[in-house]
Amino acid sequence: MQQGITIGNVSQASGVKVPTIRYYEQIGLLPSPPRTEGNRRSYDDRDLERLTFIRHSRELGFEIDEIRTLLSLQDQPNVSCEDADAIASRHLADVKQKIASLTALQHELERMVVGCSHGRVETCKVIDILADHGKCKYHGD
Amino acid sequence: MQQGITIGNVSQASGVKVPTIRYYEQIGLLPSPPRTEGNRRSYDDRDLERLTFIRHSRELGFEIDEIRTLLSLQDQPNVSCEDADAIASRHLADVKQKIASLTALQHELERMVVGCSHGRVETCKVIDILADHGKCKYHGD
DNA sequence: CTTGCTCCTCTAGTCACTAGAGGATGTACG
DNA sequence: CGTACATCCTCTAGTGACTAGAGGAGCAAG
Repeated sequence: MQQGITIGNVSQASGVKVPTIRYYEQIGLLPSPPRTEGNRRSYDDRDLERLTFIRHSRELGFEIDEIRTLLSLQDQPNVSCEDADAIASRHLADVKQKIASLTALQHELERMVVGCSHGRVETCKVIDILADHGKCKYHGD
Repeated sequence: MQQGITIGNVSQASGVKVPTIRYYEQIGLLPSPPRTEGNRRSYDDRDLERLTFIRHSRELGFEIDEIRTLLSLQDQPNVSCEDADAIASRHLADVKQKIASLTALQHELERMVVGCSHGRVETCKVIDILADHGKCKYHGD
């Protein structure tokens, strides 16, 4: 159990930027670590794990509040994991929805770029399609 | 060319919320319309078109600044559409990247939810996978 | 001992809105 | 003509998740 890791090192090791770590402390997502004599934050391996967990969750698109729940679950392993499951499932549905939307959007953009006459704006499909929603097949969020 | 449309009606017709329309005016994305005697904003069909263009572009994920460029292009049809093409192409690349990331994420979440033992947190894959980045195949944006 | 890096706190800015207060105006109905 | 009530007005402040910058203190190497 390594102790006394500087914020710079824990940042490097976790992949979370230094100001972001301080921000997480400020909003109570990461506990305030002890300080050295010179008032520097002094982290240990548990903090590093927690930060890695947070970064990974953020990358996967979970919101801070969801991560808060996930972290509190992690802290008490004897509890049912129904909540974690629910959060992940809801998120999965969101992600599927987003993929569907983006795929439609991709086709739309491809249609635009291919349709662009590479000439004057007058005849450019990109502008055209954006101006007239009716010509567009994309209707999701 | 209909004139004297209220903000509420232009909002309904364009699908852009009233406060958002005022916000667009504030940031100079939509020109300030004339006012009635009672100081109400009075829009016309051009404004409605412009708002529809903006909403559609936003739905497709373009940023305000990109829309600004697109709109200024739209205003001068004699200019080459290279810029519009470039914006759309760059955006298309982004979208493809996002789809790839989200698809990886989808698999990851499916793995989580399926792997969830529906029991205690101790043995729950959702928490497990989030805690240990090494077990994860997802490494995108 | 000095150079230069890392760290500290604090405030303010980002993006694209959204919410709410407090007040004026316009319209439909009796 | 009066009165509800919807819609409008301006203005300020809040959101989420950071990011940037000012101004200063501590620390390690040469």
